[in-house]
Amino acid sequence: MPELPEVETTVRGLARVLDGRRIERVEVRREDLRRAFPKDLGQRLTGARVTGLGRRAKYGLIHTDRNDTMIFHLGMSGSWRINHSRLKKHDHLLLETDEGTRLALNDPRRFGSVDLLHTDELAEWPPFKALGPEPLDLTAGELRRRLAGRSAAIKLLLLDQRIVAGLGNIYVCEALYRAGIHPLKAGGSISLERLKRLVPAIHDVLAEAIAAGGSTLRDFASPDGGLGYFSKDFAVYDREGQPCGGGGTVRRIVQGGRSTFYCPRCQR
DNA sequence: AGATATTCCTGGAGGC
DNA sequence: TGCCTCCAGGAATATC
Repeated sequence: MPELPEVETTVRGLARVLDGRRIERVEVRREDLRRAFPKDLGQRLTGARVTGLGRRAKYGLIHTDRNDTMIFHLGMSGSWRINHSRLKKHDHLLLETDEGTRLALNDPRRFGSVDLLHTDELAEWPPFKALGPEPLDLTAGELRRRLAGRSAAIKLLLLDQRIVAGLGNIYVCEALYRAGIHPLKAGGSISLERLKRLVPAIHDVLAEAIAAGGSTLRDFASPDGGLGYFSKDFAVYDREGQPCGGGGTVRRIVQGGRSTFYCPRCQR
């Protein structure tokens, strides 16, 4: 499941072959994912030169010299492949550069999205306007301000992209475990002292995952493996019933319809 | 307003 | 082996 580190790794992998290149060919093989593709996507991208790539929260950004930015979201099953040997089911969008590099955007569950905006209007795009700060830029004071008065569970609030933008289920579970904070604790009731543990924990789990993803990029040679997917050892995520490493046993509960993994002994 | 539930979609896992 | 049900997830939308 692509979260911020996976998107960051994907963007870095794409940048190697896309940055500075001209897009020679665009093939839309399906008209929509979560929502319809822009009707003029192919026309606006074909012949454009990529001037840079970026990331905002879990969105990947591909900027072109036509004041356009293609924004992709990988949803929960999206991935890009570079120089695939053959097409796969659910390859929805294909790009080819002036160097002959072929890219395929694959997304079986179609929770992803592709949008095209004028680059100078990105900040006004409603999905971006609603986003909170990047977790790697977050400070404890800022987080405290955003949690103030909120009675909802910290786990749910950290998943809310308006509070912090880019955290998903896995890294929220991992960060709360590292900070020793119980996922059911009301967000507004957490002391600044403890937020000063939580914010670096968020930073660290993301930075470590990005580093792990980056290390898989180094030997990125298999054309049929999706960019941005790498194995990472988690302390609690998907480890129900197993030891947490701190002397406790990982438990699973459901919050807001999704699984939370935590250690009742280490997290209070 | 904040909190909660529902919706989208497919592949994989598990039960029988 | 096959058929069934259930579950995973992010974000938009609806409802209380």
